[in-house]
Amino acid sequence: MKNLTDILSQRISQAMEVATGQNCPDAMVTAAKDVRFGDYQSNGVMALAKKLKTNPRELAQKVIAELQIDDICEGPEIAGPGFINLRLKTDFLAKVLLEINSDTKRLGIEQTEKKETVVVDFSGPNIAKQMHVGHLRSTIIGDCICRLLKFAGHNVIRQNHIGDWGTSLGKVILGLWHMCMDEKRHNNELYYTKELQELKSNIGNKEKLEAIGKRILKLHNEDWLADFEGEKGNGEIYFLPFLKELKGRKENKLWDKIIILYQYVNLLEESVDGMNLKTTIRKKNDGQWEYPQIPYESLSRHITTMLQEIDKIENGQEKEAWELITKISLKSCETIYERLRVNLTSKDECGESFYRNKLASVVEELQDLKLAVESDGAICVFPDKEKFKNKDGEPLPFIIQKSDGAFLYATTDLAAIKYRINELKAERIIYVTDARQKLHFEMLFAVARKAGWASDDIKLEHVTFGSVMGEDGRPFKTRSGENVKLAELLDEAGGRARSVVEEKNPDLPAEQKIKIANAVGIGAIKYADYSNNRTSDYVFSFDRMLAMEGNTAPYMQYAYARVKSIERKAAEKGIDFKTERANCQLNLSEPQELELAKHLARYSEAFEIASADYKCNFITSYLYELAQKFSSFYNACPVVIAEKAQRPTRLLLCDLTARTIQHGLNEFLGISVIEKM
RNA sequence: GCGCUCGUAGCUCAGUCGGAUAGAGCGCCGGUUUCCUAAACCGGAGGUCGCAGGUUCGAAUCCUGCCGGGCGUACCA
Repeated sequence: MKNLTDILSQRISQAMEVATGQNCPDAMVTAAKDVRFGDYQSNGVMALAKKLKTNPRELAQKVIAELQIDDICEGPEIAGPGFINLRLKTDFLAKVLLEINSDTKRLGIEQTEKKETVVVDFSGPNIAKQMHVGHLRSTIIGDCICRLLKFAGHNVIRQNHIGDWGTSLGKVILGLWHMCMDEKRHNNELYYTKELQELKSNIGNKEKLEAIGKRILKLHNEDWLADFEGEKGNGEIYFLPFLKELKGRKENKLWDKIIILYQYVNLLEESVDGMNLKTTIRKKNDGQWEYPQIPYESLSRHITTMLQEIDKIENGQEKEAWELITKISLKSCETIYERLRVNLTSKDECGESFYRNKLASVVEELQDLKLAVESDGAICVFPDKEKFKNKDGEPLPFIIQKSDGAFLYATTDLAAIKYRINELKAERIIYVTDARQKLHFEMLFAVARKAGWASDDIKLEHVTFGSVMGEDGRPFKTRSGENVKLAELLDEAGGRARSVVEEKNPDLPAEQKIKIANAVGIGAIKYADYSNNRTSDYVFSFDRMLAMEGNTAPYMQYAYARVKSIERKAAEKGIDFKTERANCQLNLSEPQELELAKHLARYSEAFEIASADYKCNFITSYLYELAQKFSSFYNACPVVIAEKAQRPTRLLLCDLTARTIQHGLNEFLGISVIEKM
């Protein structure tokens, strides 16, 4: 069914058309800004009067004269410069509400008329790192967008563009090698953990760092030279067998180690940068092995280069290590997704590595099209020399191949656009990333259009969001300045919610307490994020998001739990509330009943605004107002002990409120409701 | 330098794309419990919408300038 704004718009627009002869003027109907103006207001007459250069109040009179709306509203009123104020008739409202009530699956929300195939690119964690608070917004906002579009009837394809191919992978592979040498040659003494500590505590102390760097390098070179059989550096003795062995180990333990190893390699390379320490690598050139020396700090980058040619047989070590790391890391991401109730699984994963064999041809095609040129040794496209400029006012390049031959995320993103349009048949592609990447996407889209890979009827959208800040107003970090791990954040929210449950409802069984704490804690984090305007930064505060007062998940969940409590009470008293509700002829009389009923009838309006601009906060605002109106109603209108004439109506209002809250939280935001809290 | 973005109550934030007297929550002040979960409800105080111009019946919203914060601006993602 159409929502009330649309129905009213249509009627008024028609009247405007008859009154002026204009073609389909916009009636601009919105919910009234103030209760004194009625329920809905139309602002369209004033805009039309301006266009026709006529008096808006007189025009409003003419429009009203043509307006046939007495089946829906009390006589419309003209106010101010030319507003048309509308007040719903109670019996019409009742009729609408009963229709919504019987529409159990959709609660009055219509399907779209223009169904599209939409690819949504979101989350995109890096394989080498734990998911941290920086991944939160893309992950949950992306999920909400998918849920909204899916419900609207679109064919939604989720794409988790994971970072499984970049320089950080080279670092983790090198880290695993250190772990191998530690276990196989150095009695499992965790030397890298010790070295990491020492490097950390000597940051800035160049002499000390140089000594440590030299010590590590010496050990490193000895280990590397010891690990071959036949061809030098082939890893036959230690590394390859070690990788096979790791596959049988416990994944989460291994993952914890990988985190440390990554930090170790990262800090080590940072520390020895510019110290002129050299290490030997192996490299195949025209079928012949060569053993050049390279700076120690660029060893992981060299491994990354080998990774780019992972399908060559001589890079078997890298391939094994890469597969192992990817598997373990994704497992840890999936655990987070499950906890967050984000619908991302292995079937949605389509990371950088997926495009690895498509990158060279992206560059070649752009060169053939004469769009890509060489500049300072790199292959670049200059999509719009007037629009995109660098610091010196010169044209800004979109670099698709570095001077060392490596491809970049720009290249991968281009390959992904082609794949999504040609193979996935995308008609709309949505990228959910933070606002800092705006320029990148503007250039990306420009290049894709220029190359003719994305025709004008394909929508390319960059959906941005702001940063998560700490209570000090600076980017949200731990006290020591590290990114806050998502897993720890969820743990803490659950823990805090748990202690509230212990305090408020100590007699519940432990299992149920855990369930409640999870729903409340994780719901609170998600809800707090969704309830802010997507594009602005917001301040992360456990105290605020877990508060029962205000626009929070617990407040909403509480309203739901109250309805369920009423139903339990009714059942105790032997009231057959299901039957009573089912046969209900609505009798809306109390102001709180009317307010609640009117708001319930507006669910689809909130949905439409939210999905049109990917504004999750319109869903939360709507739900919050609903819960507020329900709470007022709850306070003023007893249900179980109500008169026979009132009880069915109130039971129905309760039930529809609960179902709407449940639907909004569960279906669109992935937040669970609970029966008791 | 240039580009993007933000500046709304003491604090945290809305504001449906130009509409009526700018809204919530927290905090503050006051009230409500023999009755369905008071983790609640009801009422009150509190704003020159960064500043200055402009566009028009009408501006927090659009335009211009200025002030202040954030981000981006060639081989990271």
